[in-house]
Amino acid sequence: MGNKALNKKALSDALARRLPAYYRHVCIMLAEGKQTVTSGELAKRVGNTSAQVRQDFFTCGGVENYHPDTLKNWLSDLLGIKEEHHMVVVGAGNLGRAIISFKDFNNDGFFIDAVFDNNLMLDGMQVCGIPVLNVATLDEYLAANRTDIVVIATPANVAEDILDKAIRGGVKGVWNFAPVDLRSNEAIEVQNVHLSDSLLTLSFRINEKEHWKSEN
Amino acid sequence: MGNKALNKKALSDALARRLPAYYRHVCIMLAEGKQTVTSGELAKRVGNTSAQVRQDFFTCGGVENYHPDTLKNWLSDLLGIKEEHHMVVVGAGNLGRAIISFKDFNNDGFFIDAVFDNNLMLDGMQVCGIPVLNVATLDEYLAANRTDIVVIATPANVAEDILDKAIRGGVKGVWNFAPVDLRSNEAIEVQNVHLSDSLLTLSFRINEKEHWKSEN
DNA sequence: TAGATTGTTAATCGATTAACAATC
DNA sequence: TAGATTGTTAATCGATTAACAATC
Repeated sequence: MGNKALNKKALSDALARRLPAYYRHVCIMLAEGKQTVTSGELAKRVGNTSAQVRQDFFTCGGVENYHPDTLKNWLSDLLGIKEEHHMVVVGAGNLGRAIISFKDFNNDGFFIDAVFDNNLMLDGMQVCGIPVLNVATLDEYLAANRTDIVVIATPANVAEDILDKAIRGGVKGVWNFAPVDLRSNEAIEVQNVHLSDSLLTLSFRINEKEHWKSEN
Repeated sequence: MGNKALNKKALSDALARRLPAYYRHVCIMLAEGKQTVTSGELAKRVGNTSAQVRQDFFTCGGVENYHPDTLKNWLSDLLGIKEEHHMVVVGAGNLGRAIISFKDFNNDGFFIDAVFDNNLMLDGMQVCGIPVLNVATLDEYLAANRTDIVVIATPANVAEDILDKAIRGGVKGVWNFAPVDLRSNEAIEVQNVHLSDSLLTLSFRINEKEHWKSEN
């Protein structure tokens, strides 16, 4: 079942970012009861060209056929969401709480097992049904409980420290919301979210368009 | 003061995403009291090469000198954050509340003026100090109050509808957190965030690495 | 001055698009 | 069968990297 293409070298970031969109739209089409998906139809939905869809699928090793269930299954395999993912969230502030209660990803097998915070008042309480633990016990927790992903929802200045703990704890990935650029390495995969950056990019595009318009 | 480069054509997405990181790190270096920034030092911080930093700055029209204040100023201009941005959030659920209380972007001149929700129980109340209004009055509000950016923090099925209202209201940009791919057009700039997609990309990278390791 | 750094052009590299024979 | 769609290779396009004279 292993994909030969995966052995070569890491797929490009652009492609790695398109895969979830393919998955999302295939799920929608499946829910709509579509009997078949074409590269053209999928492309239209994700805002792509059919050539790119076919090329992407080819790069990822190819899929047997374009029935929505086959595709969904194949993409699930690729995205690694056939197995459950156990996560902990570090930081029980607004952002942490939003992530906890953001259950869009629950159906894909992601589970939040615990929340860690440095506010001892919260120790032993629950936030949105998830137990809050003292962040001082994170190392200990990770040693005792298989955890795949650590979500960092702390201020910037402690993010690096949490990353180190995650690495020591043998965690596979970090989903980082703190405004620092944590780096992936052989030990761990990191996905930085940077909400503010995304707002600034929007602002840049607005600004760009205005200059463009006024000077044409 | 207008940048010639901006007249040509829209800058690449890759570059548009790097600009906020440059800005963020220049601000940090300024706060650290650095007297000067070099393309090499900045590159190291953003995880880049010095050649790319110089090329990016060149593409954006060039900056006079590398003093941190000059750079910060120049980047602010580019990103359009010299002026205030007035925003409203649609959706007062967990995500909406998280965005409201996420004040990382306040210092860059972004202000949230109101929150809209379809839950009439909330009408007239406040969420994190921001007044909640009935979403049925959004059109009316946008007609009366200059608003630059609409933040969509609603379920997927109404996102398109809010986008239309934003366009009718003459808003410049939409920051979309609903899991649908809204598209930019001449009327409006859209930035889709897709938190779930980003988690799936992380999962993909973890999966990719595991296959890779085990088969080498 | 010498060493380092920049601005800018040219070369390289990789990603997207086009093309088209094979398949559905 | 004919038309549409795929898988795959080749061509194009654009972004990153390298190079280096000019400047700090």
